[in-house]
Parts: sequence; structure tokens; C-alpha cells
Amino acid sequence: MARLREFDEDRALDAAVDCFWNRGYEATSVRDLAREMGIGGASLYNAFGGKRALFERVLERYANRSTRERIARLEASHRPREAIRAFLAEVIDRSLKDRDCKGCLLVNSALDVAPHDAELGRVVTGYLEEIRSFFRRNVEAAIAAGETPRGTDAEALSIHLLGVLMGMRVLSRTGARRRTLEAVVQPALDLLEKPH
Amino acid sequence: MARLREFDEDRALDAAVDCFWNRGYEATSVRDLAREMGIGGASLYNAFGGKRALFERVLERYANRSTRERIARLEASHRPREAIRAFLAEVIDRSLKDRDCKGCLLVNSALDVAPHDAELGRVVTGYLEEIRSFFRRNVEAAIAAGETPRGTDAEALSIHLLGVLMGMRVLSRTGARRRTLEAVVQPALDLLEKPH
DNA sequence: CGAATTTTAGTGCAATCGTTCCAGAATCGC
DNA sequence: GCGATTCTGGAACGATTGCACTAAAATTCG
Repeated sequence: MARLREFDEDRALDAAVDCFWNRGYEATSVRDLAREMGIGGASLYNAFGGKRALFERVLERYANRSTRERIARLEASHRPREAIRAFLAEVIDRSLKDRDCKGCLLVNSALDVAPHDAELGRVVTGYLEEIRSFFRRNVEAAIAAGETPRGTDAEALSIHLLGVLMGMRVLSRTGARRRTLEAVVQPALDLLEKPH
Repeated sequence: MARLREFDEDRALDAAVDCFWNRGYEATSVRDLAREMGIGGASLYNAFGGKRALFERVLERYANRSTRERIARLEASHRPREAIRAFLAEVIDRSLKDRDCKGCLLVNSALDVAPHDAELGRVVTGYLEEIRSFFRRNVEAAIAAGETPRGTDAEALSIHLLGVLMGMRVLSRTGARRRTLEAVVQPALDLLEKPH
């Protein structure tokens, strides 16, 4: 019926993720995007609709490939408390490896675009809630397994863990060292450990 | 010798603070700034040098009027542990009162402009270090007063407090409720409290 | 007052913004 | 091969960007 698309949509999306992740929404131009994605401007509008619509696809892809993948993988291979610990440790490792200090696209977006675009704000908040839900699920499981201190509140602790994760992401974007990031996170992990 | 300036530089700076605070560096245009500051574009360049130079003045004014003022005031009127508690409580109160969810200009800048401008990055990091230094100073004083749990590490705890503050600021920008913000902060404050 | 100096509003500039349009190329059912 | 359809690179759109320039207005010193 019609001409076939020449470029790989997933590869192009990955390139767009890198663009928005590096420079933020406002500072990334459609021309930058098209160049990095290896396509023409017309193809971008043809395939993705425009800058904003592309950004929604980018957020979704980032969530799938980064956040959801990590949650599923760690939850499948670790006991509850260790899943939380491994999640934070992995984020620290990746943050330190990233020379560009890109931080987390969801956190960057929460501060950059969410306040000025209610719909995108709800999307970002939804993804953050998925992370918190992961924390909450595993804190509850750890409580049920009797591995946590007495009186642990899963709801409150999951919020605290999300906040600590956000703060660590902010500091990692400013180029913090490993010792700093671990000092941010450690006390939160200690709350899951029975006092001895 | 020369004509006197018609506008009040401090009032104009305050208006510029609001602009950058609301919309971020990139998304704020010089024309927006001039209009909100009540001056012409030429006056802006004349008095402040340009957008970037103005932003540095804005960061300085924000730090003086918001962060440093709060630190000095609370440190003068509270005992060490209560100064930290009051600091976080005040930030929560102000975050909830702010309908625009502007968050903290320093945090917003740390994610928005710092990674792309090394010099501004150092400026922002410096202001954040002042906050951490406030935490550290008061944790040390609390330790010296014997008010903290045994084995409290002032350096590590001050980093944790800074991270928790950053995280709370991120979540406040997404429109979090009081219960959420307090849940983020409470466990960090508990670390200053002797177990009973 | 006259000269010197600096602020002011307004306009202009080259560049870039997100987006659209266009002509040509490629692919399908027929 | 043909018509229909969708893709492609490239040019062009109006709007806006940060910044520079001009002439008039205002102030202080001599």
C-alpha cells in the first residue's frame, strides 16, 4: 500500500531518550532530536506527531527500559529487603558510571516540565508512584517475613525511600561521589534492618 | 554626574527571582524578565549585564533571602537539634503554601542549568554546601550536648539530611501533600532522637 | 546654565524555535 | 506497470530568542 519506514523506531526513540535526558525538554530542539535520531524533521512529525508527543513516548520508553525493567529483574531474583537494597545500589552504580551526570529522566522531568504541563505531570507522577509501589510492596513483604524492626510502617517508609531516592538523584546530577550518595541512602536502608 | 536609576534594583531582582523560580532558566526569556521587572530590555543589560549574569545575581539573592536568612534565624533562636527540625518544618510549610509548586530555586537549578554550565554548577553546589554545613554544625553541637544516639556520625548524617531535603523538594514540586513530605523527612529527624 | 554622563524606551538583528509544506522516492494491491 | 499511499530530505513558515544600537530624557558637576 505504501512506502515502508526506513528507520528503526525503537532505535530512534532511544536516541530521543538520550537527547531529552541530557539536555531537558525545553533545551532540546526538534532539529537536535532529528539529527541525533538520524531522521528528517518531517519523519519525526510523521512518526511521532511532534516534540511533546515524542516526549511522552520517550518517558514511556525510559520507564519501561530503565525503571520497570530494574524493578522486575530485582524483584524476581532477590528477597524483599535485598531487592530494595539492590535497587538503590544499582542506581548509585549507574549514576557514578554516567560521566554526563544525567541523573534520572523522571526526576529531571518532575522539576522541569511537570509543573508547567499538568498532563505530563500526571504521567511523571504515575511513574514515580510505580517506584514507590515497588518499595511499599517489598517493605510489606519484609514485614510479613518478620525481617524488619517492630512497628515498621510500610506506607510511611515507602514514601521515605522514594524521597531519599529523589534526593540521591539530585545530588548525583551535581557530580557527587560514591561516598556522598551512599551516605544519603544508608540510613534509609538501616530502617529495614533489625537493631542489634 | 549622571542620571539616577529610576527602578529599585532590589525590587527588580526579586521579580527576576520569581521569573526564574517559576519557569526555570531556559524557559525564561529576557523579555519576560524585563516585563516582570518593570524595566526595559536595555536597562536590564545596562544594570545586570545580560541573562546569565542576572541569573547569578538571582541565585545570590535567593540564597541570601531564603536559605541564609532561615539558617541564621533558626540557628540564633533554637538549640541545635531543634534548629534542624525547624528548618525542615519551615520548608515543608512554605512548600505547601506555594500554589505554584516552585520548589527550591537551588534544587531546580542544580538539575536544570548546573550540568550544562560548570561555573553556575559550582555556584549552586556551593549554596547547597552551606545548607549541609548548617546541618553538620548542628548535628555536631547536638552530639557534643549528648542529645543524640550513641555513634552518630555528623558528616554522614549531614549528607543524609541534605539528600532528604533535596528529595522532599522534588516531591513538593510534583504537588505532594503534607503527609507525604512529612513522611519523607520524619525518619531522618528520628536519627537525632535518642531511642526510648 | 552648559557639559558630561548614564538611564530610558523602542527598534533592529541574526539566529533559532516548533511546525508545516512540498516534490520526489519507495512500496503495496491490483 | 499503475494508482494509491506513505515515506523521505529540504526548504520555508511565522514567532521568538538573546543581544545591540539609537536617540531622547534626566541628573550632577563646574
